Amino acid sequence: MKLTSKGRYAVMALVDLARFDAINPVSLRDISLRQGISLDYLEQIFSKLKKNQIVKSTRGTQGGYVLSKKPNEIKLTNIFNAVDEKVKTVQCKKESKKGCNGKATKCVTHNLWDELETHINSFFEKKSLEDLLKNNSERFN
Amino acid sequence: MKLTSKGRYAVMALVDLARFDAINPVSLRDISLRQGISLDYLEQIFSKLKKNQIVKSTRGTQGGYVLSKKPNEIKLTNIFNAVDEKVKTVQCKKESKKGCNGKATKCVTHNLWDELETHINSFFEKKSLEDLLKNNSERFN
DNA sequence: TCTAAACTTGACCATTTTAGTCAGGTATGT
DNA sequence: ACATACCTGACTAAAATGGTCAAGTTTAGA
Repeated sequence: MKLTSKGRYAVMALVDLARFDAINPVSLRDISLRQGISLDYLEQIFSKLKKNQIVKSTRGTQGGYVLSKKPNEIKLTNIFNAVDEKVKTVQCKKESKKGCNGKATKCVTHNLWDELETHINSFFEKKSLEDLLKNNSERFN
Repeated sequence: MKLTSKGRYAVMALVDLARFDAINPVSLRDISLRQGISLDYLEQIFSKLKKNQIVKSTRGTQGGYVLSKKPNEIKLTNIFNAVDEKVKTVQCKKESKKGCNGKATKCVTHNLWDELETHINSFFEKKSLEDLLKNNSERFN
């Protein structure tokens, strides 16, 4: 299971976008400066966000990115899926119709990880970008 | 955030122990064979479990490991802590009294990771070895 | 029309973590 | 005494992480 900087950066960048994209598209350069994230790395991340229709881009001068949905329609689960932040815990090899590790049955922890995954995913499915904006609104003055 | 094989192996091994340690101590060799985990790796894991008083050992012929508490007293959170399976998500550098990444305030995702961490930990604090035994009892016939 | 700003793509890489292996012990029941 | 089993620490191959670098293409605006 991994929840790494890439996922965190994606969330930070999208919150930034949500705050500033109302008037003009936001350039990655601006996000990079405001959030302290490498520009080159942001480009990788936004490439994936775009493929997953979470953001839209405009090229050229004054170009940049804009959210393609409303903040309350973008769930964290969408973001993490987009940047390959997998909430996956079971690495048991699923060999043919058999269980884990080539055994005939599933390993004793199999159900456990499934449960945890569900538990975490439901957390992320409930949270939207809008929730984060609200949560931090006092900081934006 | 990491939840890796080490934690999974620890849980698998302890469930195995819980099933077989009633009569005699269980040798790592047996666990290794039954669970398909490298013996050398198991030794590393059990060294930590022992330091954290989750298991007790007996040396010599017919020696092996035994749980040092009842299965319902061993929570998954204890196991993961023992083997350094940290459920940590926030890697924001905590510089002096400042916020994340050297900024004056905490990054917008800071609270989020805190919440998630609590969410996951509470899941692991509720689950004990006994729960896993029950959950899998139908498999043990 | 020129050019700089900004997006786009893909290759590359240093560091760290993971998931072990290996080699040598020490203790103890039979 | 000796096989079994625990114990310890060093080592390492492979993968993941967190980026950098290079070489574009597109387009707004002067």
